[in-house]
Amino acid sequence: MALKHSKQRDMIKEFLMGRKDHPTADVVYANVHIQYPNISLGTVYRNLSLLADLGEIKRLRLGDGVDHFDADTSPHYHFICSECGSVIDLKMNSIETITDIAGADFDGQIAGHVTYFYGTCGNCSKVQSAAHSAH
Amino acid sequence: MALKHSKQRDMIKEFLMGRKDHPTADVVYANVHIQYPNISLGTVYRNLSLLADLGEIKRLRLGDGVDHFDADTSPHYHFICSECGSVIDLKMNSIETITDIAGADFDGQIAGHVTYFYGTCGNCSKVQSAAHSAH
DNA sequence: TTCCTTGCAAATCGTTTGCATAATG
DNA sequence: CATTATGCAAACGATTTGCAAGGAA
Repeated sequence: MALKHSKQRDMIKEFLMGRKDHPTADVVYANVHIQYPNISLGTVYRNLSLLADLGEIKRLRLGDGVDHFDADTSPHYHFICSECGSVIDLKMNSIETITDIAGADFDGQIAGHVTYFYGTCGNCSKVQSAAHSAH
Repeated sequence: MALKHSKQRDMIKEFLMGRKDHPTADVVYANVHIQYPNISLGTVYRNLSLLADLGEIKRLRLGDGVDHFDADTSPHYHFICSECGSVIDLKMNSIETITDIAGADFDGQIAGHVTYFYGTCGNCSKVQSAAHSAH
């Protein structure tokens, strides 16, 4: 139960804090593996889950079948590009009221919600219109 | 490319239309299998995907690692109980504005959002308070 | 007869886990 | 020394896929 220090865990968290995209477990593995060739995928998974349970990082399930991880644990929403798959933080006004709206006529207790947005990111939008006008 | 009729596909869709919970592929399989013992799991998966692509049913990814399917394709939101895992349709006022809110200061194009709510359903709430007062 | 669909089993993919060993407190 | 963490490989669960045979147009 008592937590012990581990260099692997430190490196994983540090790597995650240095990224503003939202890497998957094997991206974390691939990168940490460069500086620490002995680390195993299992250890990466174990530590990502542990850190998520501790609340030190966030696990994102964005419907693409793969878990993404985010070192930014402050409440915020994500956008996922349908073209390139990139995950982007959104700066937006609060929509916390939707939990109350949903609970207004509901028999149980609503604790929270999961929301993410999708569409075409800035980059992919440009590429599309460029390809369009080019022809 | 041309779609051909299949009894299996019909049964799968019919089964789904008769349910107001949101079954997973193997629940669909287990049930259809009773009336049609020869059907295979692969066929169930293939047809659920096909129907979802055609827009005849909806695929729900609710973060529990398993896909759920819903024959009700009208826009509505879902609640998932953290205790018992049941998936319940919500009757609630529109929150479609959140897409605009999210897009207000965003560089790309937001096409839509995915939202679901979680908490304790009516049943599980009662069980909890009963267990509490019983002691 | 064309070619879509099926059943079956093997394959894939992301993730978890058992176990003996190494590292931490 | 008591335990937690690791590396490795095997196990897992959900879903997909290749292929030969069956069924619809």
